[in-house]
Order: sequence, then C-alpha cells, then structure tokens
Amino acid sequence: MTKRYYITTAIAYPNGKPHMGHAYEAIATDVIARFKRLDGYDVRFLTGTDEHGLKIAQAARAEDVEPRAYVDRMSQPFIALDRQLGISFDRFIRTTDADHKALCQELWTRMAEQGDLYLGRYEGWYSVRDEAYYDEAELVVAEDAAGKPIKLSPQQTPVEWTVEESWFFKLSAYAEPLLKLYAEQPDFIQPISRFNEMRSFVAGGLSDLSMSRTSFDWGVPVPGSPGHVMYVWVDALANYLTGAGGLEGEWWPADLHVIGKDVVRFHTIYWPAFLMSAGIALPKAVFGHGFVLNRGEKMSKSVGNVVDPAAMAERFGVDRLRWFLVREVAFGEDGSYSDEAIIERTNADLANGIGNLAQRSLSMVGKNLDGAMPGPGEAAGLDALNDSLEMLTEAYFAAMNGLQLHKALEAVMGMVAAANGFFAENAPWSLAKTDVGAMANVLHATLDATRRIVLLVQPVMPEASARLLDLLGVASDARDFKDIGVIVDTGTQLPVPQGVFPRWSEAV
RNA sequence: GGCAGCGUAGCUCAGUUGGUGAGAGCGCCGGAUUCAUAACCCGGAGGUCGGCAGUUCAAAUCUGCCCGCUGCUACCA
Repeated sequence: MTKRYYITTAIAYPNGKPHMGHAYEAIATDVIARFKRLDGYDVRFLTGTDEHGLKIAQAARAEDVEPRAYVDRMSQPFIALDRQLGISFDRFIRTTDADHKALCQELWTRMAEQGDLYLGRYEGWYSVRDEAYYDEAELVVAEDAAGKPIKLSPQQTPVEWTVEESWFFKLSAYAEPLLKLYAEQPDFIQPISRFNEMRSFVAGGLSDLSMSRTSFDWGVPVPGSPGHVMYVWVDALANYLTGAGGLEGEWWPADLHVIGKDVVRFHTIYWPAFLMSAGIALPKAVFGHGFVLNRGEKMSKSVGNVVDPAAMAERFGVDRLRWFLVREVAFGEDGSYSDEAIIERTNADLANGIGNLAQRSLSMVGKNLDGAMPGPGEAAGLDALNDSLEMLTEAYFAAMNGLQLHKALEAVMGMVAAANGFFAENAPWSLAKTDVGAMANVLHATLDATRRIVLLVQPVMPEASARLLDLLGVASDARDFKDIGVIVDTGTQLPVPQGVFPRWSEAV
C-alpha cells in the first residue's frame, strides 16, 4: 500500500489582494508536498479561500454586488498567484463550495448530538455601523459633543453593550483532553515555542465558545436554527475535512496543517476540540510559521511597504523567489526580505553555487568529450567527496522530515561546497592537457554530485531543477529520491549547456 | 502585571552536563587560478559573547539584579 500524506495550508480571506504572507505559506507548503511526492508518498495538497463572514458581506454591499459574486471575483487572484508560483495543490477549496456547506452542517449536527452545543447569549461591545463586536481592550475612549466620555471602536464608530442569542460550544469540557493530547503528542504543535504557548493557554482553563451569529447572514446556516449562521472558524477549519473527502473522507486525518503563527490557537485548541466532540480523528501535526517582514517591518498599507508577490515573482523569477524564502527564512521564525537580500542570497547560492558548479563541469564535457557523459573512475579525494555527499544527504532528509526546511537547504549548499572543492583540488582543466582519462573521472564525479544536489533541490525549484536535470542527462523517470543512486549511463549525449541561474547584476 | 524566550563578528545565526586559542554562512580585503556565470579554491581582517555583581581554580555557558527586544496571556484606570 502506498504511503499517503495529506497536507494543507490555511485558507486565505479574500477581502483584498494576496500578499507575501500568502505566497510564503503556499510556497513552504508546496515544498513539503513536493518533497513527499518525490519521497514516494501519494500526496493530497489542499489550499483555498475562506469566503464567508461579516467583512466579506460588508465589502460586497459597499460595491453593491452579491457576496457570492464578490468572492467569485476576489478569489481569482489567489488562484492565479498559486498557479504562477507553481503551487502543486490538488484542490483549491472555497468555503462557498456546495460540498463544504453540507459538510459544515454535518459536523455541526455531530457536535450537537454529542451534547456539546447549547443556546445561550453572547454579550459584548457592539458597533452597529461596523456590525462587529470588539473587546474592551480594543476600544478607545473619546468625548461626545457634550464632552462626556464615550467608547469608540478602533474604526472610531460608537459601540454599545449588546446581548445577542448565540449557540455555544462546551470548549471548557475539553481542556483536560487537550492537555492529554499535548502530553502524549508533543509534536502536535510546532515549533516548540508555539506548543508551550498553547499548552499554557489551555492550562489556564477554557471558556465556552460562541459558535453562531445572528447579526449577519453571509455564512453557513446553523441546522434547525433559523437566523443563525456558523461562527467563521467552524466554517473555516472544516475545510480540511471537506478537502479530505468528507467526515469519513479517505484522506483524513491530515498529516500536517501549515498555518501562520497568528492562527495557531484556532488550529491547536478549537479545531481538535471540535473533532473530539464530533468523534473524528485529529490531524497529526500543526506547524505555525512566522511572518515575512519587509526590511524587518510588518507590511501594511499605511506604511506603504506592501509588496505584491506576483510582481516579485515576475521580476526575480519564481524559482529564485522560492529559493530565497525557503533558504533565508528559518522555518517557524519570522524572516526579513529585501531586494538586496534576494539578489545577494540567490547570486551566492544559485549563480555562484549550484549553477556555476553545473556549468563548469558541463562545459568541459562539451569541449573535451564531445558532450558524452563520462563513466565513473578513480580520482583524488573521491572517497572523501562521497562521504560528504552521503552525510549531507542524510542531514537533508532529517531536516526536511523535521520541517527544518532552511536546514535542509543549508545541507545542500554543503554538498555544493564539497563538490566545488573536489573539482578545484583535481583541476580537471590541467588534466585535460596531460591525462584525459583522469579528467573524465573528475568530471563524472562532479556531474554526479551535481545530479544528486539537483535531485534534492527539486521541491524548492521545480522548474529550474527540471532544466538542470535535462542538461545533466538525467532520464525523466529517474528523478525521484529512490533514484538517487542511479547514475547517468556512460556515453549519454548531453545537450549544449546553458546557464540556468544567471548572476543578477542589476543595481537595486 | 503574569508566563515563556531572546540579546555572540557589518548581516543571519550555531555554540550550556562551565575548561584546549569563541565558530559557520553571507558580505568585505588579499592571494592563487582560469574549467566556469569577475564565479570556484586558499588565506585574512573583524567580536568588552547586552550591562553590573556574584559562585568557581576556571563562565558566552551557573546565580542575582539592571537595560533592550519578542511571543502568549491578564488587567487597571
């Protein structure tokens, strides 16, 4: 039976254009998905958009269009960005999809049958103009016309204490089961810093959760309770089940939810509690990644430093952008990006490193061996080179499987350095004049090292890797990780080499 | 306010059962080389290891206090 792997991103809220955060999450998740496929897994990769809720309804009304028409349009740039970035999703789910609505209601019914849902009242500071509740802490104090102190929302609209009927979920009953889950499965929440935060939060006790709203209707209707739509997180989280094929879906449980650090609580407390209530298996792990900051600052419209990921990919190229984000940002930590950083990083790693390694050895095969792949043979330092490659390959797999994506690429760069060192040490350009056979051995070893390197880099740079493997004469059916020991047939005619990673010399 | 974590070369960071001269990558400088994308290879410069005090024969590594930063969380007015 084939090994299976079900991985998801969070779903994006399409009330604006996709930003770097979406691109980053999609790319990181795609790298893991592609890694698993190359490693022999049957992979299901789900991503999509979260299309219900008040803000969408308001935005649609502001444009005087139906919410459905609004999200039909607003979700398109997200799909387009995924396509542009080479995101290998199997389904782009939209929470307005018909099967998802039905699933949400099934899930709700299960939780209700379990006795975990009850009708109560939701109270809070409510802004009629915003149609939203705010926490006390969010409010600002101002003065009215008469000089009396009043409370305003963050949008400067008046708020009043409001009581609304709402369904509640007995989240409080799940504190102990959750703590047990964390104790038994400490890698359920990653990285460890997030794990500690969530465990501490749960240990402090949980309050029941408001699960429905009556103040707007753009959402999934609560079964048998007219006027109520489901709390957005029920709707949003359930997408993972819909994408798995339903409550008893063939792909469930998920192996990994990749999400932003800002939604860790929903995925590691609410979500498993909902599933426990409904008697459904829990996902294996949740990974909360960090944010990508623009020169160390959070991107915001008011600061005017918002970067369009589509334009970024267009300018630098998809593979260069993907490499930078995965290599430069410690997965799980925040990262910083700038044009200079992208250029510096990719010039060093791709142009000077992988690209140059391939080019220098390939060009010698072209000039000295008529482009015919040389066979293996003795060379000085060959054993040491192979030991390094083997050790670093192990480090790569350990890092990838441990979701230390950046560490995996660090290991790959170690392989590049080992291969370059071996090449320089043997100086095949000198051997070309004295001992062509020895030269051929060096070229073979270097090309095979390059082949191994490029195989490992495929999840990150699928397009460029494919071109490099073509140049290296690697058969299209010998590019999975199981083929890592399969050398290219001696005598294989190699195409005329072309630089795959040109050095970026444009001034910023 | 509580809990947790962090502060080591220009940048990003590794380095705690305390003990040979404090490290890596990138950047920078020099050398060598010419197969290659002015790349690769070799070498070098650069750090009061946030600050102060303490424990110890010995502390980046332990303790206390202080400064700065981050995350989670709570709350007053």
